[in-house]
Amino acid sequence: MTVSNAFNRPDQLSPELRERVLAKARELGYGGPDPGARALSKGKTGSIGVIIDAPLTLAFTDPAAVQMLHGVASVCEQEELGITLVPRIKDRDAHLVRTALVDGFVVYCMADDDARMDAILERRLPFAMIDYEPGRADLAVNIDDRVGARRTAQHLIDLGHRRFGVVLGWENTFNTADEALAAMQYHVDRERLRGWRDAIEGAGVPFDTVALASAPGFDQATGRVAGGKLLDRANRPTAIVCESDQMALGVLQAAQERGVAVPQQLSVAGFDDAPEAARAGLTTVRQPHQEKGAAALRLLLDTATPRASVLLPTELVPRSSTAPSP
Amino acid sequence: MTVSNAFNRPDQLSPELRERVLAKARELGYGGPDPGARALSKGKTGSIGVIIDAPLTLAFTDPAAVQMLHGVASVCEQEELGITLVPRIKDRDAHLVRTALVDGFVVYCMADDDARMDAILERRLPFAMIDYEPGRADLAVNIDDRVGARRTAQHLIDLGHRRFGVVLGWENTFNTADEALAAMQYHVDRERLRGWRDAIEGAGVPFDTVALASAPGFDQATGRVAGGKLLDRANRPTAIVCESDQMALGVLQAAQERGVAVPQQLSVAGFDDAPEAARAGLTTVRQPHQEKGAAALRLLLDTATPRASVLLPTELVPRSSTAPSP
DNA sequence: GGTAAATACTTTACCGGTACAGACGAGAAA
DNA sequence: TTTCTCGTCTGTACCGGTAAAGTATTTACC
Repeated sequence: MTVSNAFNRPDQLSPELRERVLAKARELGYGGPDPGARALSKGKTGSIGVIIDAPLTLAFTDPAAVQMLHGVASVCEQEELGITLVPRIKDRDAHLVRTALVDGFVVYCMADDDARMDAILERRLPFAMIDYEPGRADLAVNIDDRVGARRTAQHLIDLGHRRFGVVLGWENTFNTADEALAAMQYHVDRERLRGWRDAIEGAGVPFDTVALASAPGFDQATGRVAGGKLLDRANRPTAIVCESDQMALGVLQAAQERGVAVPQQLSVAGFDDAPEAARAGLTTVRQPHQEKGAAALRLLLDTATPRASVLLPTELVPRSSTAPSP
Repeated sequence: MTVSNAFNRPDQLSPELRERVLAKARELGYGGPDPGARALSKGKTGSIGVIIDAPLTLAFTDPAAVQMLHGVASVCEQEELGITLVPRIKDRDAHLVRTALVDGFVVYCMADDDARMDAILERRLPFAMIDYEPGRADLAVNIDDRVGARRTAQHLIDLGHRRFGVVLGWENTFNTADEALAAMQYHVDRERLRGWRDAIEGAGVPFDTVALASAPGFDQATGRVAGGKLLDRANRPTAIVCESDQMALGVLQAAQERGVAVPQQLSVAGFDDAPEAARAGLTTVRQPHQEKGAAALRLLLDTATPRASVLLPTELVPRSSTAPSP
C-alpha cells in the first residue's frame, strides 16, 4: 500500500519515505504499478474501444472513418482516455471484442447481422452506436440521412428531372424498393433510399419507375459498374443518385466512358462530401463526420443519461454535377 | 477453472457440463471472463500502444501519420492485436504511458527531450521507434532522410542552382547549420539538413552562403512566413528546399504573393510526397509512410531479434516546381 | 485381466494492484 | 489533563482470472 501511495499519491506520505521507496524500486528494477493489475483492482481501464464495420486497414483509407476517429480522439484527449481500435477479423472478431481492455465502446456503422453485436451486449459495458438504427441501442448518434437524401432528390426534381437511377453498394438482386429495404444490412443505406423515395414519390413519380442498380463492393469501381448498368438501359435516367461519393465518382467515370456529358445529359449526386467530391465538382450531402465521433463519445461518458439519441444535421451541397434535365 | 474452460476451451469439458455452466452464467448475468483479470493473469493485454509526438487530433489530420497508422493496423489485424492510441496531454502524458494497457509501444517521431521517453523505458516493455535516432533505441525504423535530402539538393545543383534557401519548422534563432543541428529536437530534421549540406558542399558551395529561415509551427503558414523571409532578402535564393511538403506549399504561396514565378525564377522542393504535393506539382521526396508503421510493428513482434534497425529507402519525385536556375 | 493412456474435472497457487479501515504519535482545543 | 483531530503509515480483504498439477473415471490394447 505504501508503495502504491508512493507512486500514485505523493501527498499521502512524507517526502523522505517516498524517496526511500522510489530508490528501492529503482534498485530492484520495479517500474511502477502494473497497469493490468490496476485495471483489475479499479475496474477501469482508461481506454475507450472503437469498433468499426470494416477492417482497420480499410478504416484508415476511408476519409470519413478517419474524421470520425478524429472526433473521438478530440474528446478522448480532453478526458485523458486512450483509444483502442478493435480489429476486424473474420470469425474471430467477437473474441476480440470480448477481450478488449476498455471501459466502453463506440461502434461505427455496423451491419445489422454483425456477430460482434452479441459480444458487445454481453460485455455489459456502455456503448454508443454511430450510424445504427436508433432505438436498437441506448446511445445512438445518427445524421439525418433521410432528410439529406430527400433534399438531394428534391434538388433534382426542382431541376426538372423525372427519370431517376439509384446506385447501391454490394451486389443485390432486388427489384423493388421494398425488397431492397428488407435486404439491406445498413441502417444508413435504408434511410437514404427512403429519403430519395420520399421526394420522388412526393413529386408524383411512382418509385417503381426508378431504376435500381448495384455492384459488388462500396467504392468507385462499384459505382462505375452499377452506373454503367443504368447508362446502358434503353430508357436512360437523366439523374443518378448514389449512396456515397466514391460510387458517384464511379458513375461519372462510367458516363465519361460512354460519352454521356455531365451535367448536360446526366446529373449525378453523391453522399458524404468526401474531399474528392469538392475537387470533382460533385453535388453531394455534407455530414459532420468528426462531430459524429465526438458526440458518440460524449454520450458514452455522460453516465447521467442512460438513453439518448443524437441526430446531427446534413446539408445539401450543390455543385456542377447536377443541372436542369435535358 | 471449469468456468474458465467453459468459456475459453470448449474441448476441455463435456458439452453437457459446458452448457450447464453457460446457462448458469446467463442466469446470473455473468458476461464471460473479465479482460482485466485475464490480462493480469496472463501478463498479456493483446494490444499495442502507439505514441505519437503530436496530439491525437493532429495525428488524424496529418496524412503521413494516418498512413503510418494504416501500416501498424495492417500487421495488428494479421496478428489479432488491438491498437491503443495513447493521447498526448501536456504534463500528463507520462502518466498515460505508464497506465496504458499494452504489450509494447510503437513510438512515432518523438522529440529528443520528450518526457514520455522515461516512462516508456521504465515500463520495460518492448518498443520500436519510428523516425528517431537509431542507436538510441533497440528497435528503430527510419527512412533514408539524409540521402533523400541530398538527392533533392543534388537535383537542384544539377539544374544549375547555386543560391539556396532552407525553410525549417519552429521559430529558431540559429544562423549556422551547426547551430541549427544542435538546436533541433527531431532526428528527422537534422538528417534532412545534413543531406542538403552534403550535396551543396559537395558542389563546392560553402554552406554558410545558404540562407536558413524558420517560423513558428510546422505547416503551410510556417512555410509562407519563412519563405517570405527568404524571398524578401536582397540576394534572393533561386532554390528553396523545405522540411515538409506543407511548408513547401507555403513557400509557393509566398512566391505567388510576391509575383515570383515558380519554377522560372524560383525552384521549390518539399519532403514527404503528401497527396497535395502531387496536385500542386511539387518536387518532393517520397517515403513509405505505411511501411514505416508495418516495419516497426514487425520488429516489435519478432522477439527473436532484440536489436534491429531498419532503414527504408526514399525516392526523389521531380515535378514542375523545380527547373533550371534562371 | 491388467496396465497405459486418454478424458473429464478439480485444486492449488499465484498474477499485482487498490479501497478502506485501522494504528499510532503529535499538536490543538476543551 | 483529557479528548479530538490530523498527518503518516500499515493491515486486511478483496478485484477476477489462468497455468499447471492432481484426481478420478474411462477407454485402448496386448
